[in-house]
Amino acid sequence: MMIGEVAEKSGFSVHTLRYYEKIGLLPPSHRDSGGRRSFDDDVLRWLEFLGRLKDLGMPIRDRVLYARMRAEGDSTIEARRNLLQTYRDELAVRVASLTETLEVLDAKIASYDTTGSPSTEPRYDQDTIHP
Amino acid sequence: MMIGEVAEKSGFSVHTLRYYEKIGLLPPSHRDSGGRRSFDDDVLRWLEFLGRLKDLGMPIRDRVLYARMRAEGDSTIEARRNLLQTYRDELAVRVASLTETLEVLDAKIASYDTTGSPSTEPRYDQDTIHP
DNA sequence: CTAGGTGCTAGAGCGCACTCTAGGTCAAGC
DNA sequence: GCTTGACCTAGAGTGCGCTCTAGCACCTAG
Repeated sequence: MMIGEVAEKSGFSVHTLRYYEKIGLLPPSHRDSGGRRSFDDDVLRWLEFLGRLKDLGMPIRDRVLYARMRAEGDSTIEARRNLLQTYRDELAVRVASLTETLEVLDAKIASYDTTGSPSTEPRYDQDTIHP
Repeated sequence: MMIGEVAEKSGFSVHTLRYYEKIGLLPPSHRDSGGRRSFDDDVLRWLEFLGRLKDLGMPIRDRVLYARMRAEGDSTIEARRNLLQTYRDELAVRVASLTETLEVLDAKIASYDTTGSPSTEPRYDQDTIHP
């Protein structure tokens, strides 16, 4: 697989993939005779996982740290577990908070709807009440 | 309330609060005789809501747009509702995806635990399996 | 009456995570 | 054999969202 195909399948841009390799998120890739990167399918699963780590808010330096430890092998399993555990716990908190935000938004949208419909009814800006 | 107290209660820094006023997230504040900003308690609820919009990933320019519309009054209710609805729907998708990520992490952490405990057992790096 | 703390402005600076540019190489199809 | 398009490198540039600096004003407590 050349880099363009990986980009298309993973959703990361070609530029980003090269950048990821440069900073160590991807292992140094094999090259074909012409010096072009040649990836195998594994990289797609790894990129999908990296995408999840990114989406949950893990900063790139910790993704790099994780990637480096992964490349080092079994001796780093404990540290990797701990790193993931930390972000997992943080994520659980964030999911709870975002779920609450979802409720807040639904309430607010509902209040806008009530306020908005009948223009003969008294209007009030819910923003002044909640906030 | 002076700006320091707002900072302490809201969790935003003094610098950030002034910045928020400058870009229009906060209305131009009242000043005391010495030219210092004087806030009333409402601002805390507004900041809390802004914090939620921020946390759910609404970029600052849309928060500014929302704030400006809010300042304009009832004529913008429909537009505000639509804006919130858009981000609400996006958020619902993200919450679902993050919940999935939580499961992925739990599975991975569990696999690390199994791999790690008995050092007499065969070890395998789960990373080569998933992902 | 003075020292320290908090406030003010304008504007520069920063860290993050890309994203793009310039100037090239290479391989496959016409 | 030449064009086209995907690839290469090093390094500069970008947008976001703050964050900090310099240099000054004010106010309150000792």
